[in-house]
Amino acid sequence: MVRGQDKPGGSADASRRATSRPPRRGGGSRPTIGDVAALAQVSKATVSFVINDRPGVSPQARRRVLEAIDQLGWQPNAGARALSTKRSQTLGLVMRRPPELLSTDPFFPQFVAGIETGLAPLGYALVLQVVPDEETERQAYERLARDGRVDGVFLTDLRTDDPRPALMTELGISALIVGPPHHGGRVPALGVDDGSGVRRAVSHLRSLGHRWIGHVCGAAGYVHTEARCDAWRGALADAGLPEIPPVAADFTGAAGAQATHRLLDLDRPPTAIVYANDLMAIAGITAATSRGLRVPEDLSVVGFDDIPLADCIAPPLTTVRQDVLTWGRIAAQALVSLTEGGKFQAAELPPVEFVVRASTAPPRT
Amino acid sequence: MVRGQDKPGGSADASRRATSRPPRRGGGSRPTIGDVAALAQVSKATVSFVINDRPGVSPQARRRVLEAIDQLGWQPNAGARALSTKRSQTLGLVMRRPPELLSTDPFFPQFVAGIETGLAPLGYALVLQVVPDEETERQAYERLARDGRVDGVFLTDLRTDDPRPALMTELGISALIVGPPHHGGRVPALGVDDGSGVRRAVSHLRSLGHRWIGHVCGAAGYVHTEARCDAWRGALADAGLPEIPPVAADFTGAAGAQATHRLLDLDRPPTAIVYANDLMAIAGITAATSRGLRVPEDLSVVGFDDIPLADCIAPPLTTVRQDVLTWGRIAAQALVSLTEGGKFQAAELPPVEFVVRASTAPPRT
DNA sequence: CTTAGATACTAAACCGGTTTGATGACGCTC
DNA sequence: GAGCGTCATCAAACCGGTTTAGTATCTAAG
Repeated sequence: MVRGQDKPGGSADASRRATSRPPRRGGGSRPTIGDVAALAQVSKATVSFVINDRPGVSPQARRRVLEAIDQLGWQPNAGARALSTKRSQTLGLVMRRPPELLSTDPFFPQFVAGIETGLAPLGYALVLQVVPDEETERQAYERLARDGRVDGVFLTDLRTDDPRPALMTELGISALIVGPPHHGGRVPALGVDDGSGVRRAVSHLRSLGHRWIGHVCGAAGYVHTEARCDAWRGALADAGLPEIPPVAADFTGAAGAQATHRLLDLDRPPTAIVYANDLMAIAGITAATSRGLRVPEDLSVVGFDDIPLADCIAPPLTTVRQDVLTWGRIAAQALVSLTEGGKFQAAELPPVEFVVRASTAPPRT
Repeated sequence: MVRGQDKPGGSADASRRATSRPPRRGGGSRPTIGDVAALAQVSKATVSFVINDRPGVSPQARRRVLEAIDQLGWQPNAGARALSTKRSQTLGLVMRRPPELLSTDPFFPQFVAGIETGLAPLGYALVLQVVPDEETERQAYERLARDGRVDGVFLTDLRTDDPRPALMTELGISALIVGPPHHGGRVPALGVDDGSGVRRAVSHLRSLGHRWIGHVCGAAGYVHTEARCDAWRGALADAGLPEIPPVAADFTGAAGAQATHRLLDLDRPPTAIVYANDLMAIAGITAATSRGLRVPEDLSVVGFDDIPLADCIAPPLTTVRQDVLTWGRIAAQALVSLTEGGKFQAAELPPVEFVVRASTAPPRT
């Protein structure tokens, strides 16, 4: 069987490459399934059967094939395989976030790492896009979907009137919402129970004796902000506490400080404030301190996220910790099983953890 | 001239397509180049020529093709194209980082966002892997390279005895080091001048009157830590200042606090400390404050990174800001031009910016 | 001694693009 | 009008896998 590989062509491209062509192995070009088949003295089909664990291969042939694979260091070409199977074994994650806000967010890196730990054992890869605005975002999804680069995508930071769930069903691509479910409801969602973190915070403060608690929530228009605000109202109601209207902020330190001043300027300022993230909480502590208040003696502060810095400041921040890594891992597994035609089963996420440190204390009497 | 396109073979393929031909669109399956060709009444080759801007297509044919593409909403399949061209139009980024450390690092998200802004206009995608240890890391690179998923990779967090540059040349895959160059020198590197940030910090402190300055550097074994420590010594020497041996820490808050105590425990403690990142600097401020020192009156502190929180704490942190976003964008462009056979030209990165806030002041006399 | 059914294996088609060598039409010169 | 170069076009090969339909061999049943 002749296995000559020289392509006939002589274009500019070919000549550029041709310089390193002769050596063949060890050089640039990798072995193909044909090379393995030739070495093992079987057909390409048999090699394919072996690596895909299909029946109908004798033990001897299987052994020869495996030896040949090992000897050549062959690995199937992902693109060729994807072309045949119409499955790219790749998932997509598109983040729409102003780049400067990206680094404030402890969620993103952790979640990506979690996805990876879930994907790697399954042989899947993750392609990532970060886009600045809605228009680019739509294009990114359309491109990923239409050029067949991904089998499914994660949807994060869903907005209340988000067009993406509809777009995904229109493009016929499987998707998984990361966070509270979208009210449309056609796309499955996987998120921790936002309520429980808020409830834990409220009950902690209430048990310390607080009765008048403020809330700085996240940017309006996001599903998770709405969900958490609702949870907040519910928790207050359940605890029989009066409600101070939550102040919206956009997750940045500056906004957190401003919101804090707004709350402390009230005729009757709260004795404790719960923030939608740690960054705003820390900015809030600084803001309160600058007004001559002491934390936690004059004002108790609760954050959300448990960023590494929460433990490094004075006072150390009482906060709500989510196991984002596990969340990402489970989300990855869920989306894979979704794209592989399996059903989506709502897996159990680890519950949030309430970390009590020194930024909360009983209110002054 | 006959323009009928039916291929001669009455194969299963032709008949399968024939059945679903009339409605065709709307179902799950996307249009192919063949559909476009049929609709435009040209051959697949002509369509290919049109979308790749190759000469030899009449204006009429080009117009018909473009109309057909538009009408079908066709987009070339990335995998098929990659198979033919042997170029996946995809780059890889592997981060080896304990997941819990990932979220402390402002570099990662910003850099990824920067890469994206550079890659998107070129039609490239980014596949990401986060791995926990060295063994997994090697496997990740080998897999990416051998299954042809990526055309090139970024190497970050290079260690002094890092095996990756050698591995990359062995695998024959283009790579770009992000950060100071590796001493081996075969793989191109792109990084900001670490020295200049350190020098700016030293000269700022010196002009305030400090003469006895400590340094908390990053984890040992990393090329960028070494580079920065060298720069540190050089800057002190240039300024004619005596050197306190730098204390190594691992970029976490706990390590930063511990290193701070070590420096302050010296017989003659420094009047100012420069940290390798903001997280350690902030932990350092807290540590110093807990010892009864006031910042900046008793101790000046300089950070590195300018994380969003640097501005939200008391006192606001004087620090060194790098334009990581632009760095990522330029790195992306450089790696693309590298993989496309072009030369690597060391592009100019934006210089670091020294941000003076309130954590530095003249020393007590 | 057929005949039927497994089993091991392969040639060839196929996935959806790119690239090449060939062909036919056209305009130009001599 | 023969000869020649350009230009637009296309059929077919190719990239590296998967999958199907079919063949050869062997065994067990009728």
